[in-house]
Amino acid sequence: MSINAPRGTNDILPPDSFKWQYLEEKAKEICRKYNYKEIRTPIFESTDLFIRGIGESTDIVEKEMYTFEDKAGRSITLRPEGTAPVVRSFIENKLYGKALPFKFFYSGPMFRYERPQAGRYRQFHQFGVEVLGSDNPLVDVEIIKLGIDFLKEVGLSDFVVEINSVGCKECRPGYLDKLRDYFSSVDQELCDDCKRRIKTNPLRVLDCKVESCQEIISEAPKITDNLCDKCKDDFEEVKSGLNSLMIEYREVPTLVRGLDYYTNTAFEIKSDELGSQDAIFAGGRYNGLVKEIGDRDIPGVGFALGLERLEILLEDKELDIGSGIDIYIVTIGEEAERKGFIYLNELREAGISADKDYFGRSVKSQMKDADRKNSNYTIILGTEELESGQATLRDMRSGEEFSVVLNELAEKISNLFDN
RNA sequence: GUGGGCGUAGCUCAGUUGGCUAGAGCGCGGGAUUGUGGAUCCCGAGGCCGUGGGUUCAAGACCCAUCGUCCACCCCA
Repeated sequence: MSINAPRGTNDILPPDSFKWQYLEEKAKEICRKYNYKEIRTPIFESTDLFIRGIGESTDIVEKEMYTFEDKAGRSITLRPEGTAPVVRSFIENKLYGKALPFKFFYSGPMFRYERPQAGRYRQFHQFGVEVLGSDNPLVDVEIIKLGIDFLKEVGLSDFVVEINSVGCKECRPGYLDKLRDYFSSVDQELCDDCKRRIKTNPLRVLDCKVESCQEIISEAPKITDNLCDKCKDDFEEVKSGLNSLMIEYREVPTLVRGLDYYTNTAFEIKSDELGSQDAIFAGGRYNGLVKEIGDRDIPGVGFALGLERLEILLEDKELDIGSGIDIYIVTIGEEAERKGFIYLNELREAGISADKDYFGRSVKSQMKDADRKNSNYTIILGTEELESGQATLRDMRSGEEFSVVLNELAEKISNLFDN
């Protein structure tokens, strides 16, 4: 039996790898415009970082982490998300001493031990941004806009923006009590999962998908009616900021976040073409996290975008990814192959992407190969060409042919692509 | 962790109530055109029918297990 890639992991092969490069380049380009700088943190971290940062009772920590002991007996975890490591790095490198806010972006693999499903993998890739050091609601708006710009840049337009506020340390506990009281008074009518959630995480009841729960949920107290003055003002400012940038959004009072550290703004950008995992990117404010991991009260906000999910949405769209080559050298006979190999090298040194056959195939097959490799031009080298020093260059799109002097080949091809 | 669908050629899939040397299309290699891709035609290569066990005179098909995959739940990007 041969060995397969572990469950829930994927090889990214050509031509898909070109798509990935394209997406990563576009993300970097947008971040440069917004003045967000790249941060690269380790793929694995101390397990404690995630327990403290994400929350002990969350599903991620309870059952989804790839955790193991290293040879010295330390508990290590493959990062399941990007925010906690960025915050750890921010504190460890004492970046709070520099000019704030710090604006980061990252892109890389994350790991969660879950059953694979549409748009969900055990190793998956996120592009994310984090802003540390400002609690200005306009920053919330800025990152939402950054994410939307990215989606539009890569050709997506079919998505909706949903926002909510989940309050802060001051106003959320009171709201949770209200919510718990309300659900407890009607718990007979709720599904079994929701009965359990009343105790573990009453906010979660709000986005239960069971139909019989919907009516009860619609009558539940709304967080937005129970925010403290500061949170209320901030939420209003987020909305007016979105309006000022002409970003359409929907207020969704039942939108909550699974991770403990979120405060205030929560948002999700969804597509209805993704099946059950419909969020392309999601995030929010986490004003309590830095204090949780370090000891300083520094506000933060960020989002994470699932690159595999974006990939799914872009599957049918034609992207300008250009995986072809400039020229393919067809050779006939051993002497021509040796010479062709040298010309090939010259072309490459001149910055031209070029290739040839390495199977000694027939001319017809080599032409076919050039076609498959999506070559713009082919040139044929046989004994005649070597003797005369001239060969025929064929434009594979138009079928047009013209004669070139072999010694001027690289120069000639360069000129063709300058036009 | 729970539930359901599916595993046959590189890919997409046929294969009847169990019964001949397991098929097609696409792709791949060669040729028709002794040196020109895409169209057409001809020829060819390529299969432990996911794996292990069981039922049977006989299993690609039926049963059990297992692995993988897809989808859904939980939860999440």
